[in-house]
Amino acid sequence: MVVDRLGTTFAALSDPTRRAMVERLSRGPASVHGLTEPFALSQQMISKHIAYLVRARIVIKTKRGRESICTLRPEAIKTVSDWALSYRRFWEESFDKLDVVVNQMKKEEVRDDRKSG
Amino acid sequence: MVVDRLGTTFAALSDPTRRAMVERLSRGPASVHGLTEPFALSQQMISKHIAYLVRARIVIKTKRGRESICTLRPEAIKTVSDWALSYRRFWEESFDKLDVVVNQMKKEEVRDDRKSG
DNA sequence: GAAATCCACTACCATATGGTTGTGGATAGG
DNA sequence: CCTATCCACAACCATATGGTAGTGGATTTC
Repeated sequence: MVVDRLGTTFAALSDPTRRAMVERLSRGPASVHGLTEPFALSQQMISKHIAYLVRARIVIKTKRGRESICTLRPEAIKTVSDWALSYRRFWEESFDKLDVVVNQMKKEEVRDDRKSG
Repeated sequence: MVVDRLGTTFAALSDPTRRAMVERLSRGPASVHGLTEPFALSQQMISKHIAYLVRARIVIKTKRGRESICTLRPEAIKTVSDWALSYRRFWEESFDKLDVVVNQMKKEEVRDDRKSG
């Protein structure tokens, strides 16, 4: 595990500010300044957060004049989706079992009704 | 942002050992000892990792005699899936755009073939 | 050319985390 | 009862991270 890419991705997404940045960038590229405005954080801190997103390959930064334009990489988000969906069978099975339990409880209710009715 | 639940979840999943634990637990509950065996880590460290998963509500721990049984919470994984899937439109649009570019490149190739052939 | 804007780099601090070692409490089995 | 097993708790260390403040380099704009 020389470089734990998925781990870096999850770590980058563990901060609410960075997830808000992802949300913003999903609606189109933005400059560092543009990403600073919505938050009550210093420009330095925003740059630091962006650096984490870049390191996790979630965001790409390109210079345009004196501005740095940030673009979201769709594959990065899809990677997270793919990871979670690989457990889809697990949670669907669990919910099915829950259904069984709920149905069992409903039967018990009916029996209770019969007893008390 | 008193408690950033999704953030805690992502943070818990940012470690490869903990993701391996999730993978193991997706195939059924296990004791702390059972979770220790596959890894070259001390029992104390495993307990610490489990504690992070418990705090993130990804895992539930119940005592059974002298053992602690760990169970994976399906909803926790589904939460991650839901988050990522909320950007599905974004990455699918991006891939569509990529298709346009690729098709454009194919056309250019055809033109090149005509020129060089 | 001078000033303002956009941004990066550095130093610094507090806290969380990955990891170790040591220890002690329960429970299970002889 | 005695011992081995399963596990939690505490102290300790190094590093990464969220955050601050200060500074300086480019690029626009006047």
